[in-house]
Amino acid sequence: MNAPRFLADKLCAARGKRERRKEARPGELLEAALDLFVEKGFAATRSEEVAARAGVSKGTLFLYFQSKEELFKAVVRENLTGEFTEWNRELDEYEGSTADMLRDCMRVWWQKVGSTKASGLAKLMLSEGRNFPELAEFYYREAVQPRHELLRRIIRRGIERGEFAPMDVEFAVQSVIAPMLLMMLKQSDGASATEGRAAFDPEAFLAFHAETLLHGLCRPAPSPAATTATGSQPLPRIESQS
Amino acid sequence: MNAPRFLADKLCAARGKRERRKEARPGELLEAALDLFVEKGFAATRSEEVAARAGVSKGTLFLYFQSKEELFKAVVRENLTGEFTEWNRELDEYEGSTADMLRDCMRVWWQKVGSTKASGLAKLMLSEGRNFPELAEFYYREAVQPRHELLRRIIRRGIERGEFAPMDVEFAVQSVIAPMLLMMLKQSDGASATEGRAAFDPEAFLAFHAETLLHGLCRPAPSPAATTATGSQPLPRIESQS
Amino acid sequence: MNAPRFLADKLCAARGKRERRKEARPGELLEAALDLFVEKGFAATRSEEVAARAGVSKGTLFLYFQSKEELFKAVVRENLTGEFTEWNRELDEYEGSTADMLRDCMRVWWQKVGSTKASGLAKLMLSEGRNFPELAEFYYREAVQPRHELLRRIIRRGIERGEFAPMDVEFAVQSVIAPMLLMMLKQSDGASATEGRAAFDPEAFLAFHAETLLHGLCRPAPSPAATTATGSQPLPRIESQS
Amino acid sequence: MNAPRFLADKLCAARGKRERRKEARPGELLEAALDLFVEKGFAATRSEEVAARAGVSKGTLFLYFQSKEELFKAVVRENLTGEFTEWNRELDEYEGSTADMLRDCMRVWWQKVGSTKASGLAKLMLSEGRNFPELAEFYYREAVQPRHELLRRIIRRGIERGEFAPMDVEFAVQSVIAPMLLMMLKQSDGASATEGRAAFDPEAFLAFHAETLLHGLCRPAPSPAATTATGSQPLPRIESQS
DNA sequence: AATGAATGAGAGTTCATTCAT
DNA sequence: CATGAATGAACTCTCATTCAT
Repeated sequence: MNAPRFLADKLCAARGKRERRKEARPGELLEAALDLFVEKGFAATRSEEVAARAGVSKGTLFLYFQSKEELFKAVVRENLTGEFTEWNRELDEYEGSTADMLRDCMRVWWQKVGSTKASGLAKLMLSEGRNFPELAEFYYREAVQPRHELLRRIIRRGIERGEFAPMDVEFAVQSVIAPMLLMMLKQSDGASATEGRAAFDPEAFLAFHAETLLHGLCRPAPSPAATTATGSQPLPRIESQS
Repeated sequence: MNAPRFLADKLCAARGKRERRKEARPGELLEAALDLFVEKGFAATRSEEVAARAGVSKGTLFLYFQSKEELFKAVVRENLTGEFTEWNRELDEYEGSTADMLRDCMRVWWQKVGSTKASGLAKLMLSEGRNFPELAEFYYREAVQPRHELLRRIIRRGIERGEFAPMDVEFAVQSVIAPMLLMMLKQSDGASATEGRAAFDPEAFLAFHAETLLHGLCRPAPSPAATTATGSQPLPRIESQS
Repeated sequence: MNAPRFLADKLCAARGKRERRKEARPGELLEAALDLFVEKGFAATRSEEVAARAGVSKGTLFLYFQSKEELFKAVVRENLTGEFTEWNRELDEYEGSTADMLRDCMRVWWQKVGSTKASGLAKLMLSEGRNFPELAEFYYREAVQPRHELLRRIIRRGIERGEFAPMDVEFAVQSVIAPMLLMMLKQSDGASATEGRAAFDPEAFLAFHAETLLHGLCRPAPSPAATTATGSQPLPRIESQS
Repeated sequence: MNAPRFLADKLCAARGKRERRKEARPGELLEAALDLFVEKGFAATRSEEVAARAGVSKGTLFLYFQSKEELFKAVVRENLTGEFTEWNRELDEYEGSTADMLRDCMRVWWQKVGSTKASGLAKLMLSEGRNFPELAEFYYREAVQPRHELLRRIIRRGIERGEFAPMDVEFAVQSVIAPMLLMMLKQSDGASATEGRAAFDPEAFLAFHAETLLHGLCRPAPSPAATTATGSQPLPRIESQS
C-alpha cells in the first residue's frame, strides 16, 4: 500500500480493473471477515455482511472460500504473523541485559502485534476455539507455542546469567503473558472504552508491568543499590522519579 | 412411562418429586445453560440441548424464560457472586501486612470464584459481550468494577502504609488482575488440557505471581535485608529457599 | 381408509388429533413425495412443495426426514413391494400349464404392481439411479432381481416340462419384462394421454403380448415346413435347430 | 498464457485452429451436453461442466444458446435422426417376406440408432419430458410417431399378405417396440454393467425377440390341437377366434 | 405445568446468467 | 468472439418460538 510503485503500476493497470480486483478480492474479504468475526463472533456474523463490507455480493464470497468455516480458517491463518520464529533468531545475538530484553520484547510485541487488528485473533480463538479443534491446534502450534518458547528462552537466559533468581520458568512465562493477553482483549473490545476509563495506555501499562515483574511492587529494601541504569526506555514507574 | 404405577404411588410422586422439581426447574435450566454456553458459545448452543440437559422438554424452557437471550441474561445474573462487596468490608478490619492481604485475596478468590464454574462467565462475557451491550454493562458494574475497587483499595493501603512504593494504582490493579483472568480462561477451556501441559497448578501459579509482583523476578540486591517474613503460605518461589 | 373402524376408532380418538396426525405424517409425506418425484423428477421437486402437498410446513418435512435425499430413499424403500418373494413360493405349488402361469403372472403383476402408483418408481429409478448409486443397487437387488428370478423359474419350468422349446432363458426373461416396463413407463407418464392415443388398455396389451410370446404373430403354418429359409441372419433360436 | 508467442504465431493460430473451432463450437457443445444430460440428468448437469467438456468457458456456452433449457432443446433436436421417414420409403419397394422385414428393421435400427449415443435421448425424454411439454410433443411427433408408423405399416403388410394372423396392430407395434426401448435404456445406463450381467448382447437379444414374436416360445405342437383350453382368461388373440 | 409437533423466518450455499474486459 | 468474475434468485436446511393437547 505504501510501497512505491512505478513500472509495476503501469503493467498492472494494463490488466484492467476487473483483473486487479480479482487478485485483491480474497484479501479484502479476509479483512472484512476479520473485522466482523472479531466484532460479533463467528456465528453472529452473516456471510452476506462480510461480502457487503468487502463491497461484493454474497455469491462472490463463495467464489473464493468454499464455506463460512473455510473463510474463518483462512482468516486465522492469514493473520498469524510468524514473527516469533524471527525473534528467536535475534535473541541469540542480543548483547544487553536480560531485563532489557524482556522490556524490549514486550514493547515491540505490542507495537507489532498487540496493537494491530490481528490482536482480535486472540479473542476470536478464545471464543471459537472449541468449535474448531483443528484450527485451535493450529493456532496453538503457530502462535501460542512460539511466543511461549521465546519467553522461556529469555527467562532461562536471565537465570543462567545470574540476572534472575532461579524460578519456575513456566510460571514466569505465564506472568509475562498474562498482561499481554489482557491488553489484546482490551484492544479488541471497544466496550470498555464506552466507560469512563478511556485514558488507559497499553504500552505504558506493559512497561509498568515489566518493571514490576523485574523488581516487584514493594519498596526497595533500604540498601540504595537500586535497579541501576537500565536505560532502554523512560521508565513509567512512578517511584523511579522520586 | 409404561411402568404400572398405583394411585397412591402417583399422588405421592406428584407431590414429592414433581413439586420439588418444579421449583428447581429454573435453577436446573440455568445450570445447564451455563455449562453449554461456556462450552460452545451462545449461538452454537441449541435451546433444545439446554432443555435436554436439564431433563425437561423444549417447551418448558420457554415457560421460564421468554427467549434464548433472556435465558442468557439470567445465566449471567445468576452467576454473579456479589462476594466482592462482602470482601470490601472485611478489608477494613484486616490487621496484617498488605502483602499478605494481596496473597490472601488472590488465593481465596481462586478458591471461591476462579476455580468454580462461574469462572466460565468471564469467557462468556468476553465472547458475547458485544452482542449484549446492556448485559455487558451490567456485568461490568456488578463483577468487574467491584473487583477493581477491592484491589484498588489494597494497593492504596499498601502505598499509604509505606509497604508499597508509590505507583500508578490502575496499572497495578491490571497487573494483579491479568493472571487471574488468564487462569479463568484456562479453567474454562478444556482444550489446553489436550496438550501436554497437563500439569499446571493455577493456585501455585497465582501464589508465584503474587510473590513476583511483590518482589520482582530479579535477584535481590546484595544487601541481605530480604523481604521480611511473609509467611502467609508456603511460597512456591524458588529463590526464597536460597 | 375404507376399513371399518369401531373400538379402535374410539381409542384412537382419545389420543387427540395432534397425535394421530403425527403417526400419519411420514406416510402422507412419502405419498406426496412419490407423486411429485414421479411427476417432476427429484431435482425439480422442491422440498416445500412436498410439504405443502402433505399439508404441512417446510420445517415439518425435515422433522421426519433428515434431508431431501433421505426422503427420496425412503420413498423408494417404502414403495418396494416385496411381493416377488411371496410369488416365488406360490410357484412351487402351481399345478396348471406354464403358459397359464406366465399369463397369470403378467396379469396379476399388472393389477398388483404395474397399475399402481408404485409403478412410478421404475421411471424414478431410471432417471435418478445414476445419482443414487447405493439406492440403485438396493432397488436392483430388491425389485429387479426378484422379478427376474421369478420369470427365470417360470421359463425353466416350461422348458423342463417340455412345454416350451429350449431357449436362452435370459433372453426370454427380457422379452417378458420389456412390455411390463413399457406399460409402467406409460402408466406414470400422463403426457401420451394428451395425445389422441387415449384408448390403450395396458392389461389387454399384456395379455396380447403373452399370447404372442407363446405362439408368435405368424399364422400357424398348416404344414410343419416352418417359416422357410429367412436367412437374414444366424438365428439365435435354439428350437429352430431341432 | 505466459508462454511468449510471436506475432505470426498468433495470427496463424487465430486463423487456423480458432476459426475452425469457431464453427465447430455449437456442435461440440451439443455433444458434450448430450453426454452429460444423459449421464446425470438435466438438473444435475451444470452449465459449466458442459462448457468445460466442450473446451470452452462458461460464458461461451451462453453465446450460442440463450439458456440451459434452450441448450437442452437443441440437444434433442440435433439428435433426432429423421431416418424413419427414409425407411418408410424403402418399405414400399421391399420384396421379401414381412418376417424378414421385421427382422431387418430391428437389426438395422439397433445398428443405426439403438446402439448409438442418440439412444440416450430416449432416456432423456423419459426423465425430463414432463418438464418440457413442447419438447415432448416435438419428440413424440418427430421420433415416436414415425417409428410407430413404420412398424404399423410392416404389421399391416404382414396381415394383408396373409403372413401374419389378423391382430390388433397397435398392440403388435408395442410388442415390437418394448424390447427396443429396453435395449436403449440398458445402453445408456452404465449401472447394470456394474453387475455381473456383463455378457448381454443386445443385437442377439433383439434377433431372439423377433423370432419369438414371429413364432412364439411354445414348442410347435405336432398336432394342430394348439395349446388346448387354458381358460385362465378370455384370450385377446384375434387369430384364435378365426 | 408440561409437552413436543409444527412453524417459518433466516442463514448458508449453488449456479444459471450477465457483462466489462 | 471469448472470457471468467460477479451476481442474486432460488433452494435446502436449521432452530427459536408457539400452541393445541
